[in-house]
Amino acid sequence: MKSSAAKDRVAALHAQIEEANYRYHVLDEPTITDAEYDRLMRELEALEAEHPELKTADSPTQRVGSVPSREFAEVRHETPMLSLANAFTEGEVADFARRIVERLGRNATAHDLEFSVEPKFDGLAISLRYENGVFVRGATRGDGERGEDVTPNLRTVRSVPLHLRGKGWPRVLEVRGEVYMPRADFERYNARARASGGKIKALVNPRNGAAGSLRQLDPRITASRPLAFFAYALGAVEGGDLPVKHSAVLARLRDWGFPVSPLVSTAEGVDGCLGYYRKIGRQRDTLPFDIDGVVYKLNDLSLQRELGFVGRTPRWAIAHKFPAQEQTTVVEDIIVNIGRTGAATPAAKLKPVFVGGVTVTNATLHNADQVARLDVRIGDTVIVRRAGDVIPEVVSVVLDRRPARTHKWHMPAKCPVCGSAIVREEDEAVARCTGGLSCAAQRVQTIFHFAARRAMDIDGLGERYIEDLCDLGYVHSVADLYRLTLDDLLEMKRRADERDGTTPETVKAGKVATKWAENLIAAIAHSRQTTLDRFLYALGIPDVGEATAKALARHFGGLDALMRASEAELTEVPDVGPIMAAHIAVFFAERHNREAIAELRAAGVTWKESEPQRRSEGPLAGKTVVLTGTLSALTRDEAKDRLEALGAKVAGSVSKKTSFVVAGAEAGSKLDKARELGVEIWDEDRLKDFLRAHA
DNA sequence: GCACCTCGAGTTCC
DNA sequence: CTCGAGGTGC
Repeated sequence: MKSSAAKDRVAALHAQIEEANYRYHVLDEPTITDAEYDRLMRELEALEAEHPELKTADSPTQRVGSVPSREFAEVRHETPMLSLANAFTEGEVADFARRIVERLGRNATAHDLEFSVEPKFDGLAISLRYENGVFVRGATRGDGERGEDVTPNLRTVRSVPLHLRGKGWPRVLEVRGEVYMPRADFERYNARARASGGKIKALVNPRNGAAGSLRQLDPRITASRPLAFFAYALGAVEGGDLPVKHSAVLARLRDWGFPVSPLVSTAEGVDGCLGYYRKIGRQRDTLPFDIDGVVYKLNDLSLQRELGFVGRTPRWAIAHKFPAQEQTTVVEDIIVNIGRTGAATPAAKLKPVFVGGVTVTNATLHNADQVARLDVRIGDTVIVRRAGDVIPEVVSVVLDRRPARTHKWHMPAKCPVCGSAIVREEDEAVARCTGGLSCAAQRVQTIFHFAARRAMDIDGLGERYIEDLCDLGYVHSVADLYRLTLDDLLEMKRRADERDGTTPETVKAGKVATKWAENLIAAIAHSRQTTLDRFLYALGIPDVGEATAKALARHFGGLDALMRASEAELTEVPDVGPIMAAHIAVFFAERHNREAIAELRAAGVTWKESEPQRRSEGPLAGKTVVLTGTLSALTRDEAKDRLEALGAKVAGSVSKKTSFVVAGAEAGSKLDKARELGVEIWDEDRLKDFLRAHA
């Protein structure tokens, strides 16, 4: 291609690619396909290879891959980058507004001040400098006065514009904002890291991921990290007029091609701010990025100037923080819990710490490998997280704060409950207590499982009572439950209270105890009438959970046929392979299990047996359905039963094999996944219509 | 033999 | 929810 033609084409490609980036990353409305985008990039790269003189620093190809630098140059911020005061309570927000009113002195009140409100992104604050509309330099916040020049790294962030759009930008424009890592991208990155088998290191959390990525000396590494950017403020501005309100400044920034969060808004007075805080707080877990609070800024820029600063914090803005979802605390002990199957699971006993709205004292450590991986030791200071979910986990150890003379934790050789050996099979992650049902912990857990709602559904029989019943010798096996009398329970309760020294010998307490005992006896009696699949699940056969119990019940129709089945016959059941078949056969071959079953039947536990069903039938035969969100007319269990009655298989997670997803209110990640995979989605009305049509 | 999908089991707090 | 492991389809 002739040089002049090439020059035109390169310019056209620059424009096209930047437009595509803007549409995709800023407007979130892609206009061209990924393949087309790649084609444009490749064409540009080819032209630049042919005509090196056309390869400029602001070319989209230069977002990726310049050479590593030795260290970061220091950048002095012309206008310091602010830090915000924090408020943790509504009272502190009210105080903030009151101080503004007092200082402004006029007839303003805390109720009619207008605030620009926005989420507080949990990423890394940076400053971008544009001269004559071209991105020239980007820096980290540093101490607010001086930061580090990370320009090559910031170029790799697709939502950072290399050129400003539109017209009327100042000659010099500094834009402040946050570089962050979207949650989905963080998850995807970590999934890849885990799959790489240690070659790529997993990131601790999106914020560390963003900060670490920007501080890479080699921009090619930064380019491989999925970073994004939101603009939220201005720094130095020369040669240009700007709006008089912060919200209008943000709108202007959007026009110039900067991504501004769609969650930014304005609010009237303290009440408006607090309303915004609560609204964003409700959305927090479902947002595509992490936030740690919201920020209120007085919207009128002239009032901002009038109020000024205390030190480096403005009087006109405050960050209202959510309860932290990550905290540090101290590991006071590492204990081992024994599960129903004997699995020995280490758990960290923590110095109580307030995380994500609750006080956490325990965190599971999953297994010995996990403890070794994290190298958690008693006495360590650790980071504890209660992420979008509920269950606390130890994220990492703060090595700097490890006390002297700690030692590596090891799985104990003996069960802390029964003293039997703890054994870990080769290539298995779990270590198990070998005590079997002679281990009190396993016995309690077995009975607890038997009584569970999804098993025999004995209401009112909690773990605590099972422990007492076992400890005091009233119950040794599940069949013993059916021999309990009202007097047994009352006597047991009295002895347990005596033992604990907590005996409120009042008439009222006696009545409460009687009521509990009567209810429990009734619940046990009620559980005698059950279904075969519940009964099988309740038995706690290794590897047989709800789904497998259902499959077995359907396939064999009756218990005797199942107990007589050979391993080969068991393998014919859908989803049962040789390993599970062996576990099931061994279970039914053991004498104490056969005896327990006989005793249960003798105690009156019954169910309706049915014809063996080798293939499921019905309008939904062969369909796999996933339920998500909250349904209004049905409980999830009811919906599951009804769908299964029509031949569907109700699964727990969405995959491309899913036939359709039923999405109720506040459906979460499963719905997203379904959309991603193009799986059909039903709303509750459609489900209702279908169920009615096939009733 | 591998990749993917399910299922099972254990888990925290109120 | 998360991890590990069994089952199955390619």
